[in-house]
Amino acid sequence: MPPTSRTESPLAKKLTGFLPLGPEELACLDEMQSRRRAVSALTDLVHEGQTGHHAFILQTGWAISYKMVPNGGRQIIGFPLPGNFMGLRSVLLRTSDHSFACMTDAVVSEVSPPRMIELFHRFPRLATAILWAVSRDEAMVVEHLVNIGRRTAIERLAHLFIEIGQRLKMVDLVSSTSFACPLNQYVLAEALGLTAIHANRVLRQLRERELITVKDH
Amino acid sequence: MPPTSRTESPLAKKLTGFLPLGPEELACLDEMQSRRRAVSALTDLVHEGQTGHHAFILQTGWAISYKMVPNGGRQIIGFPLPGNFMGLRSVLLRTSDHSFACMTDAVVSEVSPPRMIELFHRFPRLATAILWAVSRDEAMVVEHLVNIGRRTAIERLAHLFIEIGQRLKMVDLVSSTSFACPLNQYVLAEALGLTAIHANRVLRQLRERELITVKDH
DNA sequence: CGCTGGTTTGAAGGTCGTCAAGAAGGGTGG
DNA sequence: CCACCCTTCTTGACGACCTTCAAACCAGCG
Repeated sequence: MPPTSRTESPLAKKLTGFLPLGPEELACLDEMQSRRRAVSALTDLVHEGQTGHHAFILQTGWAISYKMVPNGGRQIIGFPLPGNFMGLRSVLLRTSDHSFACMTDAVVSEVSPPRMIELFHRFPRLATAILWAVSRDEAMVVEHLVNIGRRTAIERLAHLFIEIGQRLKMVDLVSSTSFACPLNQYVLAEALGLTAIHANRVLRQLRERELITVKDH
Repeated sequence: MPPTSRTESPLAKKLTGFLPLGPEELACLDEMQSRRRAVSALTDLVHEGQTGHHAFILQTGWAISYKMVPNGGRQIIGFPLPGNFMGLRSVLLRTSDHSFACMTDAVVSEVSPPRMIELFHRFPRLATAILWAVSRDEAMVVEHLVNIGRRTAIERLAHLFIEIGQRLKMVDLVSSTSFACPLNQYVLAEALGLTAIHANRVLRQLRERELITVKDH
């Protein structure tokens, strides 16, 4: 869909920050991300329990991974940003254990796991770089668990903002000290194990002490 | 250390429940787990930040994976049981993002990741079975996150017990309706994002409604 | 016997959820 | 242009859940 050049994809930026890649490896990475698709805000890419779905790489926009609980609540697991994989693990389990949705209009690349494995044989350095990236994604879930389990509401919120800021920096999407955040208070609350109302109170506390706010939060 | 026959390891039990394995695949699995080591209770296998460590498969005993927070608290991420891998992801990241400790005296097998990859080439079915198992482990972390984020204390505790019961069943370590649980209330609280004192109160509520207790909890 | 680690209970207070309602944009149609 | 709706943010009051502090109890063990 996008007529932009494919080189310097967010994923490429992230991986080269970990391990320098040669030109043919970068070309292979681009080719892997060539099946692009535009997705509009608030639509599900993968739904919990779905089988035979694809895996995706997010190119532009913000997304969430989440899980519903029987009583109607929703827990947000993480926030995929440009350069993140989505649903790669679920492909191995054959059925997805959680859902992915776009928060904003977004562009994703469909990746075919068998094709990926084939490329891994030809470019083992690329393989280790990608495995490093998905391992990092999973470490983030662990960090999120610690955040919810052992910190107060205000600490959770501050931690989330700092983490997202650092991740945006890795893909050059942040102006060093502030970033546009398309998440409303309901979403923040669902991520942090709080109520939207309480998230609001805590946001106010943060503003009264250190943070800035412009239009739209 | 253990003179017992290596066939029918907990991991083999679990994997064959997912995918039937041939005799040479089972032999390979046994060989992969042949470097055994006894570990006494309350010792760390891998410590957060450690580099160049091994990956392990738990054979007997209970373990925890955890992460410390600056203020001195500890969040327990999960409970490795016999048949679970420990620290496999950390090997890819080169440095471990969280720690593993034994709750009881235990026996573990050291696994060498390069050796594992080599075996994966010869036995692709074994590879998919193992990838399925580690993917499942990671889905458990997600489920744990939802548990802490969106459920009340009593629901969290009930959920944890049910989950552990089902996992023990997968490796034939449970007498269908009850199991020996070496976890004290401090550990339960650290796993569920609670205080030990509150965990105690909630345990009492559960006892007053459905659960049984013998010596040592 | 005293010690230690784990469990149990009480009282008080803070954090956080629930209920309810008001205020501030943004879009749409008259 | 204004009325109206919608979504999101905001605030207040109240109560429940959970934490903190403190102390007692019980068992195993040297």
